Amino acid sequence: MAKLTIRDIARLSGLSKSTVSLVLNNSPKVDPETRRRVIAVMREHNYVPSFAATALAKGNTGLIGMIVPGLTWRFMADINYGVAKVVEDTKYEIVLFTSTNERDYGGAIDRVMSSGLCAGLIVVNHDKQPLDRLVDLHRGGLPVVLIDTLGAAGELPAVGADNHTGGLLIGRHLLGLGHRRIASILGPVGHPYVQERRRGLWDALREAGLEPDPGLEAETGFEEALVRRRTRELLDLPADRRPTALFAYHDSAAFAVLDELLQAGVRVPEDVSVVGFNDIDAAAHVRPPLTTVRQPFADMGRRAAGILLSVLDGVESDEEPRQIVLDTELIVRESTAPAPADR
Amino acid sequence: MAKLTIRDIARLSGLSKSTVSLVLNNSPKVDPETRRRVIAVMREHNYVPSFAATALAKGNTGLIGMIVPGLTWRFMADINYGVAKVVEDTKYEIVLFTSTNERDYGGAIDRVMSSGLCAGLIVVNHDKQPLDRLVDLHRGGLPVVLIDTLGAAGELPAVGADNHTGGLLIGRHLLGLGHRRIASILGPVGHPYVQERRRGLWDALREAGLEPDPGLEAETGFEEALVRRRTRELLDLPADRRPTALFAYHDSAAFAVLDELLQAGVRVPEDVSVVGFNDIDAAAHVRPPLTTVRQPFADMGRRAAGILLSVLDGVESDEEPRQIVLDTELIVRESTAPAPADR
DNA sequence: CATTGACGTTGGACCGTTCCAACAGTAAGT
DNA sequence: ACTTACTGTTGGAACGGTCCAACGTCAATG
Repeated sequence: MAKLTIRDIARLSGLSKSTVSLVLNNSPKVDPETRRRVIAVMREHNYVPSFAATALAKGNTGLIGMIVPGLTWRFMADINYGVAKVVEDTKYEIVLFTSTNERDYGGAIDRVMSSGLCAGLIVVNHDKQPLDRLVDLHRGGLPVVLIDTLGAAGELPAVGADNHTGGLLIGRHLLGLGHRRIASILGPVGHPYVQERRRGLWDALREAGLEPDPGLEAETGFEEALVRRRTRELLDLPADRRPTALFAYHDSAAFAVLDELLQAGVRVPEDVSVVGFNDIDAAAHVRPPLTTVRQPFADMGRRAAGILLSVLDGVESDEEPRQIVLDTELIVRESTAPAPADR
Repeated sequence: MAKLTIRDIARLSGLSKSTVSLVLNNSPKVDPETRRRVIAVMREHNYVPSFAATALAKGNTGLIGMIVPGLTWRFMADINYGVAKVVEDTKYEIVLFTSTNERDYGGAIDRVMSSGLCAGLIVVNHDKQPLDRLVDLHRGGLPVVLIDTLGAAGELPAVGADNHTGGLLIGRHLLGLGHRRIASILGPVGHPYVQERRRGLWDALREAGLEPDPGLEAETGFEEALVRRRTRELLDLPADRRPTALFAYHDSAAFAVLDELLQAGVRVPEDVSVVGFNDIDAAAHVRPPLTTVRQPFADMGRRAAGILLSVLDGVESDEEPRQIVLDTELIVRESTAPAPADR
């Protein structure tokens, strides 16, 4: 089972390795009969050209790298699906890199990336800090497209959803139901999308002549325990300041909120309305089904892949780097209801 | 911003490329002072060695490939986490390949794999058919470790959870609560783990002197609609054959079951008990919280990575390829209760 | 003083492809 | 018969690293 090289195939089919190479690259210049013979030989010995050698010689690996912060978020699957659908009928192949831990950014992955492993990069929902690094790579000639980092993309092409409108829709929906004190479970405030959603909510409030109340905002990061604690604290506010609606900036946080409310004996939506964001599929299965905002994740993947491919294939749009904002959509389910009468 | 080569670095630091190469590979033979100088030069021009060239020359890419059937399953994240934790302090890097669609197996990914892109492979929950291909690769010298495919691993090393005991525990739990008619929402029957779980349930039934009733088994694949339909059909059975407990072979199917029961006005667990399998984190948040079996996903990843690394680093265990079976654990929540009195 | 060994460094073959310039052979055009 | 064009094939120089055998220096050893 010794590894065969192109040289072996050439010898076995009585040709030069140049010709075999031409066959490998589907050159029209090679005689059909010859081609058939060579292919037969390759089949028979199931020869596969060496990735490293090909990459070195061609100066191109045919790999598109996708960097995701983790796999725990369900919507990564959707984004990935979108990207895959576009890439699968090109000559490129997708490889995923996950950064399970913080320290790794700028470390190993970074080294792998800049070593030319990937011909292009799709980076999802990256933290703010290492963005500069990506800009460097991009300037150095490695095409990069961002997903879900619109606010901070800078000169990099990016596609994302309209988080601002998402927040706005939620705000209007709740205000329309008569809610006046709407609390925010922000998650990690540092992320651009959080800022956007918040801005959307604020704009809705102001439309209604209200001012955002900082006392009703809770930063929580992603830790479930913290989400629960903050939720409890909001419930413990004096009655005249207690929120009648909770806006969790992620569905997963909303689940924890629902659970905490249940345990506290608060009825949803009769006593308090709850909304999430993202519309991951569990949102429809939770009790009560969650009102939330849907992001077109698969589309985001598709568009990002499209941009990347067009620059990889040299369909260099001479315009400015594109930033694409896709629509978000309010999905009303049963976790929101008219605000209880103020007594 | 032209790409620098090792030759450039050599010239810039007044040395031969051999020496620079030694520095790159942390050889102890190079003078500390020299090393410092070279590193300084590399920093200054932020030089990164070419992946392809290194791989070609070394005959090793330092990449561990992980092939997963998709990202939609939450537990993939846990497996990946386990693998990553072990790999992250080695010289290896993980790359993930997803197979979004069927046709792709044996196609592009396969070609990439056998081209030597990865030094080793971890394959999760692979379908049965293309296993032969993996065996070929393995025989051809590419180390492969399987996760969650124990039943069909054959000569390949594999790690999985004890699905049989999982099924057994569920069976005993339900029987202990007085249930006699236990229905199975199997999912895709073809998968080895489904067979194992079923066998576990059967063994429990037989322990109790009962025979499995094929009329209470529903094959559903992964389609939610089908799960719902089968659930409904089971409910529509005549009262004396209608199940008092539903065992869904995946938590996600269990969610659909719960939902369908709710819509049919059937109370859980008062009228019917429901159990799932996997203990994905949403299982605790659903109403009622789901009784299920926990699989040690992260551990599975860790162990698999351990095996792979040991053969990659030549700590070739001379024993037979290892097959590791990890314990599963019954998690009792509120979706199961004593069977309603038979009338 | 000649020999040995250790230490750092180096030239160059090699890894398995691609790709270009050159080539032989045949057909068509004048 | 003589160029011209075209078709299919080929040798060999890249691509950017690794690694081995060889080399010069210098200190220690017999």
